[in-house]
Formats: sequence, structure tokens, C-alpha cells
Amino acid sequence: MYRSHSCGELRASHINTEVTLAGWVQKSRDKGFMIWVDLRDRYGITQLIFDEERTPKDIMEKAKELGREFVIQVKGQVIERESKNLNMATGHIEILVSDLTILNEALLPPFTVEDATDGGEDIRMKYRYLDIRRNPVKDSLLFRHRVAMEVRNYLSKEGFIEVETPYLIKSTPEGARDFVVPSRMNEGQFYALPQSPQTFKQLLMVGGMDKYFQIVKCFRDEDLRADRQPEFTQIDCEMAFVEQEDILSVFEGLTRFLLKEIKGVEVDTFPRMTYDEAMCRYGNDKPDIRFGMEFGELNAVAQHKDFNVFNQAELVVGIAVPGGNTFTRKEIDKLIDWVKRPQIGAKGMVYVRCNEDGTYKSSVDKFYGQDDLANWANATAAKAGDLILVLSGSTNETRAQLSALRMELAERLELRDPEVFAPLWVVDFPLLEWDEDTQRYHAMHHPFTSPKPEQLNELESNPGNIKANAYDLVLNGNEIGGGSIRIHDRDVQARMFDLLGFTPEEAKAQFGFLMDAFQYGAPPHGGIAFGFDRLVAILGGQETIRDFIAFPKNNSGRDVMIDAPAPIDEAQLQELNLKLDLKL
RNA sequence: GGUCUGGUAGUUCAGUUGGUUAGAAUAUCUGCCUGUCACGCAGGGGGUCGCGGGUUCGAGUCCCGUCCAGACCGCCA
Repeated sequence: MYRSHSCGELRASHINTEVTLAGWVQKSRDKGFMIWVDLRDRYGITQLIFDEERTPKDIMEKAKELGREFVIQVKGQVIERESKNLNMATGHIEILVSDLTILNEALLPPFTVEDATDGGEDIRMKYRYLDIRRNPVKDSLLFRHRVAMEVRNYLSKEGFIEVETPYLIKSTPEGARDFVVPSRMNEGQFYALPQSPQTFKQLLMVGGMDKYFQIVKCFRDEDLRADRQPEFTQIDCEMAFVEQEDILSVFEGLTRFLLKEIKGVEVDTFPRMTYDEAMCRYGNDKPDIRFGMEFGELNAVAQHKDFNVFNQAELVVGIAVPGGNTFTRKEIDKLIDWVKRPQIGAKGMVYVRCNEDGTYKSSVDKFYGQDDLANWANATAAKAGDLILVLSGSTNETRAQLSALRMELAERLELRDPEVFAPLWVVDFPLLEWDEDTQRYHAMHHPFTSPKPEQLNELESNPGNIKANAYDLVLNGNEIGGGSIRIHDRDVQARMFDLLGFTPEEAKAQFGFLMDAFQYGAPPHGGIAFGFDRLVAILGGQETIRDFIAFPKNNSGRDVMIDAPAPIDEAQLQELNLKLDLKL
């Protein structure tokens, strides 16, 4: 037996008991006459004491040799501390050590294994196993486990069953780039890793498993972000014999349950907003509604004057920055520079100061009078003391720019309260979006998404206008889930593929198995998938998902700890019938 | 594919208009210390300034290239 107790559980009630503990040396404090060692494991820290008068000499000598992160085992007596530390759970007691075994020595760690470590991201990722010993990372992993358990508990109780779907599947041209895996037994052929278990969960519905979920790894060979990894985890769900309303209800229930269980937060019925409305009011399909600064469209009140920039714009739109009139001229100029950076790409920005006396002072006073500016204030809901910022240009670009500005200002003005959780359903997404590069329509969600039934007759005549039974769940400006009612009719699915530019032969080759299945009694069905890493990070109050993943990839998709990806040797290539043609 | 920021001691960083022997904190090592817990005190060791080239009497500092890291845009059905 290596240990009788963990390093987190001994209390005053254990005084005088003989215990055996094992763990890592967090730190030792050598006062000469006494040595205190903080012994750490997953459960906490217990203080060991070695004392000239009470500890055998050889043990005392050994204790002096202990370095950080040594793995040791000690036997000893739980005693009451002479000076207690009320900040720690085990602070009433310490262990008077009678026997010390060094189970394994440790090199000096490249960064300190402490809550407030001195190590940067880079070095911590390379030695991730040391990083995981630190409370912030350890706690994040425990937190993730807890969220996963609550998800499983809830869905299980609701009658969902978890079914595993394959990881070695077939590459498809739609959507993200696939990670591919060469097949040794099938020369010249490749598996692809799933971007999501989409078609399999639909086939499970055809198979009669009418409530399915899976906490599942998905893979996308696209560039990374702080909240995006090439392999990531989804809570993938699907239900049969449901309408959109049923899905929203069940998964609003799940989300509310998680907020309650994990954060202790009670949330009212989730508000809903159509995609069009979200774009109009926030310029964004995943608005953070914890704060205002809603868009005010100014075309009607700002055009047809002598200001040609606005006259020529497709959209003139502004936001009122609460209390923004306190910004200095210099600060406003900096904001203008900020929106003109290439990442944002605005050509310029007009501002209006809303003075406390009800007058306005703008950067375009030459073209607009007080009455005009009052109309702007009205349209943007600006109050005295606010600052109106106005952008113009093509509708989509201008909305994106102003949305970025809105988020930036909210960040600077600390309007994004981390204690507040504001979920939102965004519904009625467009079925398709036009892609300029390929000059064809792409599925906005995926090709299996059902058009609104009442618009089915427009599918060929006016495809850009069609809305889908598709929805996203947005939490504090993050898309945490998205789904749709699916097509379950073979003919509709065929028309959809046709619209997306598939020939019937291509559709059959790529998705024939699904279209076949639809001919054997496919029930109406739909579902949703949550980005689990992101959900956990948001519930944990973090922006980056990396600390909630035990072994994440870096910005370039590399695992810097195991140094992957890596070349494979010639024999392996031959076995796979592959030849490399590297353009060096 | 692109934009931006960074790379200096084990680690986190500072380093002024280009100018003496490149600093601080922390970690680490040695000694001291009768209750520490961010222990304290004294002392020591520790540097290919990412790499390559250029400008210059002289480069951590300026220029070009390159590699690495991070954030973002494109991309992510």
C-alpha cells in the first residue's frame, strides 16, 4: 500500500493517527532546525515536518536532499500544528515524519509547478504533464469531467442513448478539409476522419434509435484559433419524430440544467431571434446580448444630403457608445485607426458627440445640422453623454466591421460581465449562401438541412431566398451549438444536391448510402451539436479552450510535446503504397 | 495564403537617439536562521541577445531574409 490517505483529506480529527502519504514535493522550507515540506497530489497539499529534536538523524539528512517534484512516500504521525494556516484545508495539522522513501527523483522543472507559474504558454505545452500538476490546469480537467458527466446524466435521463460511430469514414467534398488516412489493404484509397458524425446519426434515426447522443471527437483540417482545434469534441445529438420546437425545447433544457448545476445560475426562457434580425441589430449571427449598443440604421436620415460617402453607401449604420462622450479626441482618433486596420478594413468612421446639454458635435457638422444628428441619436438610441460611431459601405462588410467595433468597445468598457450568462437562439438561417469564388451556392449549415417546407417550391426558382429549419444556440457571443431539422425525403435530398452543383452520379457516389436509406422508411428527424470544448471553456469563464484540453495542439496544429505531425519512414510509405512528391 | 505582435539568464521580462563589462525579478546552489507556509538574511553560479546576411569605426538596438510562438483575417458544410 503506497498511501493510507490522500494529501487533501487529513484534518484535526486525524490527530495522533499513523498515516502513509505519497506525492510530489511542492516545495521545502529549510529553517535548519526544522524542515517543512509541502507534499502535493491531485487532492491537495499536506505539510510534512522534519525536526532536529523529533526526527531521526538519517531521515533529517535525507529530507535536506529533497528537490522540487521528487516523488516521495512518508510514514508518520498526524500532529497538531503549532502555528496553523487557516488558508489551507489541511492547515490544522502536519505530519511528523518517521520514515521517508524517495520513490523517484526529479530534474529541476523548466518552470515552477505552482498556481502562479513563471512559465509561458510555450514551455508549459512542451512539458504539459508538468503543467497538468498545477491547480489551474488540473481543475480545468476536473471541471470538464464534471460537465461531461452532467451532460450524460441529463440526456440519459431524457431517454437518449450514447452510440459510438466510426472514425475511419469517407472523404466528402463539402465543408471543411478532411484529415485523410491511407488504407494499407486497399491500395490507393483513403479513409477520412469525420468532421462530424452527421450522416451516421441520421442513419441511426433510420435505424430507429430515436434519441441518440455522443460525446465525440471530430476532425477538421483548417487553421486554428484560440477557440478552434483541429481535433475537438462535440456533444452530438439527434432525435426522430421531432419538429424544430421539440429540439429547441430539449436542448434549452440541457443548457439550463448545465447552467444551474455547474454555475448555479437560473436562466429564463431563452430569447429567440431570426438570423435576419441578428444581422440587422448586431451585424453578427452570434450576438452577445449581455449588453446593448444595438445597431441603428441611418440610411433614411443620413443620405440625400451633401455627404457623398454616405450617399454612395449601401448601408449607413451606427452604434451609441454609453458614456462615450468622455472619450478624448485622441481616443476617438485611435478608435478610427483601429477600425481602419486591415483586419477590420473600414475606410473611415464618423462620430457624433452627444453633449449633456442636448446638443451634438460631429465630425461631419459641415453636412448635417442639429436636427439631423438628433435623428441619428434617435435611431441609435443614443442618450446625452453617449458617443455615436457610424460606419458605411456595403451591407455585409459594414455590419461585420461595426460588429467588431461593438465587441471591442464592450471589452474596453467592461460591459461583458463574466458572471452573467445570456443564451440566445438564432433561428431561420438561410439555407444557402452564394460563394463568389466558386460561383455557386454552398449549404450554410450542411447539405442535409431541410428548407422551410413552405418554401420547397422555390428551391429551384429562388434558392437564395430560402430559409432553413436551422438554429444556433449562442451564449455570450459564442456559438455553442448548432443544428437543424434534416431532409428525410430522398427526392428533396436529390434536389438539394443538384442545387449544390452535384451531378446525380456524384451525389450517388458520395451520399448514395444516405439516399438509399431514405427509401427504406426514414422518419422525420433533426438534431444539434454542441462544441463541447468551447462550452466547457465558457462555463469555466475562459476565452481559450486549450486549458480544458489535456493535450492541445498549438497555433500551427502541432503537438509540441510529442512533436507531431512527423515524417514517416520509407518502409511505412511503401507498405501504404505512397510516394511523396514534396515541393521543397 | 495574408495582417499584426513577440523571440534577451532555467523562467518571466527591462534594455533610452546604435556606444564601457547586457540588467531585474524569480528559480537554482552555498551558508546562516527555534514555527515556516510568497519564510527571512548573506553570498555565488547562470547569456550563441532565435538563426543567416547586410549597413556601420561599433548592432541586443537599424535594414533584408528566414525559423519559431501568439492573436486575428481568409478558411472552419
